[in-house]
Amino acid sequence: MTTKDTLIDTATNLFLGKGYGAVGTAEICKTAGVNRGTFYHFFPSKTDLLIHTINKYAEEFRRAFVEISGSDTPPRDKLIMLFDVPGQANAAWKKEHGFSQGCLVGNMALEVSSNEEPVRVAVERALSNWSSAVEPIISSLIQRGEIPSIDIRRGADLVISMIQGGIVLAKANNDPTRISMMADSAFGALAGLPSKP
Amino acid sequence: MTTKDTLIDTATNLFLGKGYGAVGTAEICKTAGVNRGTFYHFFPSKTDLLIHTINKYAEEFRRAFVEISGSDTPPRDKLIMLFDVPGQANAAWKKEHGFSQGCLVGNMALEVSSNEEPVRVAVERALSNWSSAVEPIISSLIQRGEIPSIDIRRGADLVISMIQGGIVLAKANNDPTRISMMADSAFGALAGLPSKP
DNA sequence: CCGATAATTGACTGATCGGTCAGTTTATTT
DNA sequence: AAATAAACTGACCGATCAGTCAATTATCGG
Repeated sequence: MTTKDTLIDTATNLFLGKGYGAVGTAEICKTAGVNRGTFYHFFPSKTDLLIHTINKYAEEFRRAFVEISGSDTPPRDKLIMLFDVPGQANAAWKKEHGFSQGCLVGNMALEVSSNEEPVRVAVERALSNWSSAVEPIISSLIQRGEIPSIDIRRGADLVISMIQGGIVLAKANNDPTRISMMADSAFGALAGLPSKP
Repeated sequence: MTTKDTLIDTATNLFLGKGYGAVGTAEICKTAGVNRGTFYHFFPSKTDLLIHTINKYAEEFRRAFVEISGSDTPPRDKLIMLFDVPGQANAAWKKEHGFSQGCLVGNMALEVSSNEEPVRVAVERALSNWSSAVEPIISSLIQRGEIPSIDIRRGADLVISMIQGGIVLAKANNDPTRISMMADSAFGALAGLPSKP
């Protein structure tokens, strides 16, 4: 693992645990075992590091979503599995740290995105990529006639949105199972969407 | 308006705009026109002020929800009106400040709740009170036979969760209409919930 | 083996952080 | 008017903040 990647991964965990503002570059470097001067050799600013963490984090989840999307499973089950990705991540984190971590993308959307436009853009792209990964599931749901022929993008956004909503409650109640509780409702939410003209 | 209330309202707006960590007590006091020493006459800590802002903010929204809940409108319409509360607040804020504000409770859930347990408790209670305010709508939906006889609390939590999810996307995309886009799906999501045994 | 490039170090800057406190002014009560 | 309490002031504290930089060490291609 390169020094740069170590810094990104360490920062990801610290940002997940305490938020962006509450974690200083000193803490990141100390935890990563990297000199603070070295930090600024790899990253021009703390914000730049944040964007790297968002992109890497988002890509990992995107891959998990794509894998589910392309798996050989009924689409309704895929829908449930989608919620399991952050659900299990939160459950594992809680087991280790005692509290729910949330989602780096959602966390930064609410904490930082209004202060720093490049961060908002990274967050927006992350969520958009997740939606794209989910779209095939919506399509196959429509093809099978299990839901009306809704706007696919809108359906995908709805799923991502419900995941994020579940995560907010999971963190507030320190209860990761809140995320999977949303899963059961996702299908109904899609089915209730207005059919495309 | 008392000095204490001025500080709470000023802090609410600043926290909404920049988050908790990015706003110092100095900025709060300067904006409110209050001496920094006076600040600590009314609040033992910045965290204590935060909790006051959360409680006041939560109560205002709770009242709005209760009013909708008790109004003379078909329950399906009430469901839509619920999403309009944060939806219009975000639209108004964007018109004035150029970006979506989010929701103070959701924002603090993700940014601060894992660092400071008293904040998490305040956030949890806020969301719980909102759920309670929404419950009568779920009940009347069931009574009318418009949705199956689901667990009322769970249905209410689902609605609050979907609102929060919409807000996350609204902030990430800087587009408050994302919130009302969730509204259309709320009924379907409730209808799809498993019927109580 | 040498030159160049990259990685790393540790000390430094100026600003800002949350919080404290002794003392002053204003308002309330007797 | 005297006494008490609440509101307010401004200077101060140590700690930490993000970011800079000149100098040193390690890596690696020719």
